[in-house]
Amino acid sequence: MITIDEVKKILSEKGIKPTYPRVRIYQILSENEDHPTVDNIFKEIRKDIPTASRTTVYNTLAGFVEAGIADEILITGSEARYEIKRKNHHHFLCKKCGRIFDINVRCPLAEGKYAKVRGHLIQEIHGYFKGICKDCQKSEESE
Amino acid sequence: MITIDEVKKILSEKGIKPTYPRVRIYQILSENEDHPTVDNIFKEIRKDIPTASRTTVYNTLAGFVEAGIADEILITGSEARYEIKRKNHHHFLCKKCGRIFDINVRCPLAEGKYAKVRGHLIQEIHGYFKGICKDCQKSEESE
DNA sequence: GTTATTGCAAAATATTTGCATTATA
DNA sequence: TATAATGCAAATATTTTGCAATAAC
Repeated sequence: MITIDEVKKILSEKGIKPTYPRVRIYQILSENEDHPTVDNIFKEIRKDIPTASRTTVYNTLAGFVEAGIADEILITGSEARYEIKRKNHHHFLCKKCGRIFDINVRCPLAEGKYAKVRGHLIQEIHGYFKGICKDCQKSEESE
Repeated sequence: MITIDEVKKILSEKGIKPTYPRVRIYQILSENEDHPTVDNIFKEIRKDIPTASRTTVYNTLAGFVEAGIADEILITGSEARYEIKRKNHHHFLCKKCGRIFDINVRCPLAEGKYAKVRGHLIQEIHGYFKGICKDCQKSEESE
């Protein structure tokens, strides 16, 4: 796990005061490859900080996104998911199990090769797939 | 505007009973290039059918998406937007004015060239950009 | 000690659901 | 007339907001 001091350094460099809840939320995001929801993070942080509130999770994540430390993933239409910012990848949502996988796809959209399109200034690029994941295909065979 | 009879034919072919609210919602989607929200559609249909309900708009749109007639666009994180299904394009959301533009981008993601990635079966492909649109860049210059 | 952050409760927003009414074939 | 669609109200889920209590430097 990334140490508290390492996280404090990262947050400070981005102008975010490294309070304990913020450090823990950063660690939780780092540990989880599964793009946790606010509720996932809230339940996890409650184990360490029993008084922590959803408001703090929302505030902290908004700050991380604002500072370019994290990305918000909007795929399901219901709840947002979060990840530590990472370039050159897309996401895959399994319609059956609901898991989200990172996908490294070699395409100009993923690689951020656009500065402007039709005069519009591009600041963010997002791509995602929906379908049935490898595991769920296997379990479908035996149904 | 696309005629009622033309819409009735399209809906019937997809196994959707062409009631008047459904036909009107299809027409509204066809007329609007601006990816209307449920509320946009609701307010528009109320002009013709003063008793129409949001529930019917939600039900109808879900049916259209299910039947492959329409696509749901999840970009803003707040409300879903809808459009008549159309291939090979992405979307651009202006962070300033909130408008969504269609973008024809030549990239494998837009062209649906993936059947499987890393064993995951791809059924839907979505891509979008966020930034400042052409018009809002102009107005920023004069601020 | 001052300022920013946190946590709680309440509010706001979008969407879904149950069920009675109505329209459709 | 039988069946499916509609419309209303209430419920649910997610996120936001106001403000008092708390923690950080």
